[in-house]
Amino acid sequence: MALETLLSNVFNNKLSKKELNHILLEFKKVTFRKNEFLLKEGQTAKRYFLIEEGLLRSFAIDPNGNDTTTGFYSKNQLAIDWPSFLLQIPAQENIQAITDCDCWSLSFETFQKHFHSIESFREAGRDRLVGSYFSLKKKSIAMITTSAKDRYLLLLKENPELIQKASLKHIATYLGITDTSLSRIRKEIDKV
Amino acid sequence: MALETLLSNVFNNKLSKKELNHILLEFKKVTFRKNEFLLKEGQTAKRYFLIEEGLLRSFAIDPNGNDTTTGFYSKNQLAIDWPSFLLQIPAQENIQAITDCDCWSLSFETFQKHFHSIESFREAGRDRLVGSYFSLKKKSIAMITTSAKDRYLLLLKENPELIQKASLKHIATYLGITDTSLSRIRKEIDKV
DNA sequence: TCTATTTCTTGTCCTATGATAAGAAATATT
DNA sequence: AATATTTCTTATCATAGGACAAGAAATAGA
Repeated sequence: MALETLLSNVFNNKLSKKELNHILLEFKKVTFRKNEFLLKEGQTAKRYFLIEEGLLRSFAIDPNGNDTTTGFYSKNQLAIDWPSFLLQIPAQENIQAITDCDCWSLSFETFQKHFHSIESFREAGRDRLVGSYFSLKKKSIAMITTSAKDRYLLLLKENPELIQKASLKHIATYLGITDTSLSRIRKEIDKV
Repeated sequence: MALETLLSNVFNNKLSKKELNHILLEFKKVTFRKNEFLLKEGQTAKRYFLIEEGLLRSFAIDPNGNDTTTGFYSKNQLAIDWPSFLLQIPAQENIQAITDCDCWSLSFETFQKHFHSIESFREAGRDRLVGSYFSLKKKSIAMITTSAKDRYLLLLKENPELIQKASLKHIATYLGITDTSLSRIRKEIDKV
């Protein structure tokens, strides 16, 4: 079953076969159509989503109504707003499907139960969270130390599918620039 | 004892009196002189530090030798490189004392022992980590959506002591601008 | 106390990116 | 297929902030 491979990936092979089979049953298959929301600002995340197929993005709306893409998520990744899920507080961002998606979802209650009873489950969960923290910090340093063009090139190298699937606008706000500006950058890159 | 208050703060009052007294004994008092390093890039963080008094900063050096301040830490906060501490991998940043500091430190082994045996300890730890993640995300969105001047004003509001204690240069790299530019921003603010 | 070093300010000039707008291309809707 | 909507490109003009440099002020070291 696909979920089994997916889960051993996500949990970094930290779970035993027995543990894996145990938690496997608690995941619920969910699909989302393009543009559908998995989580809306203001809602408390009741479940998280493990992505089997598809592309999603998270974004926040600032007081002036500007939409900032905070992340892209695809195959083998978790679509989750960590603060909302773990602290059970209203989310400050949205998660939306960019393409049709197949996901497996787990409820907070089940997560919590396993987190407190299975050592390897909580190690794996902690590793995931600290991994997200790490990526965010690297992105945040790159925002300061590298040019928009270099950030774009790096993003594409790490995530080539974005070119075809995500809109220029979404990629631009992820990079912290305007769509106009990203269009110029693309032109300049093509020139070479 | 000061440590007791400090700990109940840091652990968000999630620990019972008994648990608190239990872990209290495992903290070791450490002091750092101004400019001393608590952690250097490349080292694996063996301990984390709870700050009783003083100010610290973390910073990363990029390939061109530019120093970027990634955070300031003071009273009641944790001075920790989460990825290095939790994953026990070499740190990609440094933590250095800006003023003389009094800290209480806990080893990774002890942390790990309590994390796996005391439910409230691991909840509190998880909350701390997700709290750091949350702040980082907010900072990272602000880097995109607000001007350097506004980021500066916000930082000062949240952390007024920085003006007297941290250098212009360190504050500037934290805000993602040059010291020259921050100096101009200060001038403009004073004008009003 | 004197000197050296570091930190901060200010000036000039420059560049990456923003704001706005208009048209082209692509996609969605009927 | 025709039309409406969204996405992308391009142009013009404006500006925040960078690079560099020189001097002033503050701090640390001798």
